[in-house]
Amino acid sequence: MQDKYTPADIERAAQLHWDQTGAARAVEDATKPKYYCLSMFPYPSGKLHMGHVRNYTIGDVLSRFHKMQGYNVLQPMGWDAFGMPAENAALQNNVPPAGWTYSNIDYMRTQLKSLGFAIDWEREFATCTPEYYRWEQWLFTRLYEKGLVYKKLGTVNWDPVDHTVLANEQVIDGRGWRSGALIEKREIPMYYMKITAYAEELLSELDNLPGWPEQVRLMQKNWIGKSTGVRFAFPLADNPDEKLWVFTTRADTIMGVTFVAVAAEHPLAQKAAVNNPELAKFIEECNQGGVAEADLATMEKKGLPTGIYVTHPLTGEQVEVWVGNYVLMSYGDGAVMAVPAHDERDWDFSVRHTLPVKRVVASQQLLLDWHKATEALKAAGIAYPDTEVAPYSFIQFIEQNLFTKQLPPDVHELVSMLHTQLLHESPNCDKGILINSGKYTGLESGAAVDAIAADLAAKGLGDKKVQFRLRDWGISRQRYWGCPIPIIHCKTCGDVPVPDDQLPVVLPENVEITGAGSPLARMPEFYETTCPKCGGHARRETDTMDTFFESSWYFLRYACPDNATAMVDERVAYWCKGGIDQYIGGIEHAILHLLYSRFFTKLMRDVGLIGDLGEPFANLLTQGMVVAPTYYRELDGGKKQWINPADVDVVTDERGRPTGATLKADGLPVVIGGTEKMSKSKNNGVDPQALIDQYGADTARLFIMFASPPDQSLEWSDAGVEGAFRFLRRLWKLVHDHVAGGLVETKIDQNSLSTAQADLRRKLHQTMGKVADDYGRRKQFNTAIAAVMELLNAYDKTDLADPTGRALAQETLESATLLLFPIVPHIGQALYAELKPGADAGLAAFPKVDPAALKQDEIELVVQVNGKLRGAIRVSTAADKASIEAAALANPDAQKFIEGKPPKKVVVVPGRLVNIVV
RNA sequence: GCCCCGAUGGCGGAAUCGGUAGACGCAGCGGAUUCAAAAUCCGCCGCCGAAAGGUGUGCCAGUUCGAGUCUGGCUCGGGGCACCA
Repeated sequence: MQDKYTPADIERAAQLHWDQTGAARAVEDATKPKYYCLSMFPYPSGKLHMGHVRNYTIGDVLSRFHKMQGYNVLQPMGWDAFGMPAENAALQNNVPPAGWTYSNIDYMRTQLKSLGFAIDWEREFATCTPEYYRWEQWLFTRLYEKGLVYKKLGTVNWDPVDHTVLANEQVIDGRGWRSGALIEKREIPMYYMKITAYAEELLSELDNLPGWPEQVRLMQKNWIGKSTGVRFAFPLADNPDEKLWVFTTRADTIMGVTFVAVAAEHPLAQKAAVNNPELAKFIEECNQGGVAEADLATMEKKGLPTGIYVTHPLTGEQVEVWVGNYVLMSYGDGAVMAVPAHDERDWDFSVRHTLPVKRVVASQQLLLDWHKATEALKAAGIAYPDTEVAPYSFIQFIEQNLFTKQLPPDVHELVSMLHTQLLHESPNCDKGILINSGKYTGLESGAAVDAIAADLAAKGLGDKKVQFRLRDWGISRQRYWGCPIPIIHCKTCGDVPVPDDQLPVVLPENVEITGAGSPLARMPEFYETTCPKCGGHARRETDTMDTFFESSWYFLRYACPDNATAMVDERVAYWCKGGIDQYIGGIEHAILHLLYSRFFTKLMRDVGLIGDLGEPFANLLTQGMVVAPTYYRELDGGKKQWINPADVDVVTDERGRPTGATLKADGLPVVIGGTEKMSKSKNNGVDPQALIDQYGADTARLFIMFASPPDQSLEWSDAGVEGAFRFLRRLWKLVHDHVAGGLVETKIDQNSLSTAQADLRRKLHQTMGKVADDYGRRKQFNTAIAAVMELLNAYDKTDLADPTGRALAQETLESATLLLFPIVPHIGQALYAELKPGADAGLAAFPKVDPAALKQDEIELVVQVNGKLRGAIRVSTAADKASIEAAALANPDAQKFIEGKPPKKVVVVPGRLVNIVV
């Protein structure tokens, strides 16, 4: 055995061995339990980034561990190959998206292979090939015929200078990223998937996903947003036959409505604008800027009155209709009732525009304060408006009239209390007892909703309704590098789906990208066609599909990537029954991708393509981001020049605290910025390739798994990488030194071990149990690695020179090698073959705990006095509670703090501690 | 703005079911080895304190014999918000 650890040679040899033996090939085998381990497939952006390495290492560790546990493991890989970056690259470098994508795939495949992942490469595919996307075109036509795909108008970001539709991320501060032009909202016809038809199932099935993180289920639940409320109408004042519909979850506050707000796109707003230039201008202003909800919601809340009045359906009062930029046309009816007293947003709006406020819910505290203050005012003979229970105007009355007067101190105090409480409840968004509400006064919110809904229903002006926040999924994209939508537009027959025998609609690959609209719309050879129905002249749809379409079913296709005659086949039932056993990917996909994939699985079930597999992903692990420190220099004009961490030296004080940083090139200081997600814009990315080249794949894998638990963000550290490499070198040396002394059998007689050796063997078997639990149940790898490090520290300190000791050394090193094998398979493969000549670690079973090794006669218990650690006692594992208490009370360290006082209580936590309360 | 998550030494993190806070690693400091350096090995290492001891898990309250862990209220940081993937 060579004495030096040489990762390059070892890794090459191990990878060759796995290739030649087909170690990662997955073959259906009904006699074994299957384990389908899937990592989110990458977008082929050029080269792997650290997030990929992290994601795929987690997947590989779980795959290899489960293989050692006897599962039939499938770990596939492919390419999410359609998307915008290919078009951007085409614009920048004048290369066609297809060629750019395919060469990226080739390079990234090489990188993945160099990391030693046990991937079944025979199942690889890229979604941009007709062999893949033909099936989603085919599915699209099926869904179209079933009415699950339909066409309607949708709003997009329109760049009036580049004459193109922009993605949300291409709109920066309301302007186009390339042209700088003010973006406009534009309505265009688009195809939609009827995901709302599955809202109820998508919601209820979340309860059947115990293998998902609670936070992801919660996010999806909130996204679907089921709410029960009341949908009701305000008849127009001058034309009661015309009605303005709104939805509210707080029908109990309906008596507090003081105005109604509609979206700028609402027909009523449009109508009012005809003779109102100011309003027309405002609506036009609302039409500017992007469509992203985050931007709309953070905009300054603005509004204008329309001059149109509607009739309150219960009070008959006239309330004015306003146009508000915060009302979204895409939610519900594009109109909301406004109750400033009980809604934060309406409150802000009413304060800004001095609109009336009517309080209809009050807390017990407010009612009490109101009562006391008004009684006191009455007793003092001070006049106050005889309004019903503390409306908003009372705040102003207090501030303008009472606080300017000299009130008797006791009255002043009560009025101040009321004033404070009134401010506190402006607005009051809690439910409570109704006031000021006519016949509903005195009802509790829940009962009030029932009564109000019943009254509205009796008038034919509304009723209870279940509403979802979830909207149908618009899938049309006015882009080139995507899957063509298989529809033919015929003047006589309308929209006709492309018949099966004409599929796939192949995306032409030799195109010129100009950045102004889709090139497909400029290619008659693509769009000119004949109608499949009437044979007449027709035009092919030139929009492509949202790239979420590809990623919504790829996990099923891995089961049968070679099937040229069907989308999926019976092999899906083998690999995906009960769901994919483990899915791993970034938390940023918690909502959209995962929701669409769940939706697709149900769609494909209902189209009869797959049986009822249940939810597609039984267990989900959402990994955190990879972050790194940022450094910059301020340039003239305040712009920041970001400097890569690799080019910076950090200066520390004598305790290792950073005091500053300098640029390697010139030795002059740079500013230390925050720790942020690795990105091009902050120039803080670390190329994994450099790491692999310098230290090898195992070091990269080990560092990434050791640095933090998988679901937390991972901070990059060059020094930490050194540490990981040192550990592998040390492991190599430990095995080398042992092997140099000759190999021995691992058969061990527990009784012939010295105390220290028995301690080591107990630790060894405890570690086996812990590591298996960490890999299998906890999916926390940093602690598994730490446990093996601890084991090897103990190994180093134990005298193992005698024959029994040599056998224990053999057992410890063999086990440690296998425990680490899922994380560092190359060195594991090499070391195991040295320890057991001819053995293949890749085929070995995971080490099994020997219960005899775990036995212990005595344990240490901590002694606390009043909850503070004061001492420790050693007791027999068989000791009863009374004798433990006695031993603790007799402990001299504890007695010092008991100071002879009688113990009030003694708490014994078995196996842990004794707490004496005095 | 809305939904979700997080915060523990100089740093990454550990403490799995409310029971010894800081495992493991990094950085730092001291020493051995070396002509010297690298590598390696040994020791120290939350803060205050000479020690005894006190104090300490973002902040403020609370529950408990006992809180990093549970409850309420904040602060700061991050993810998502439907055309980035």
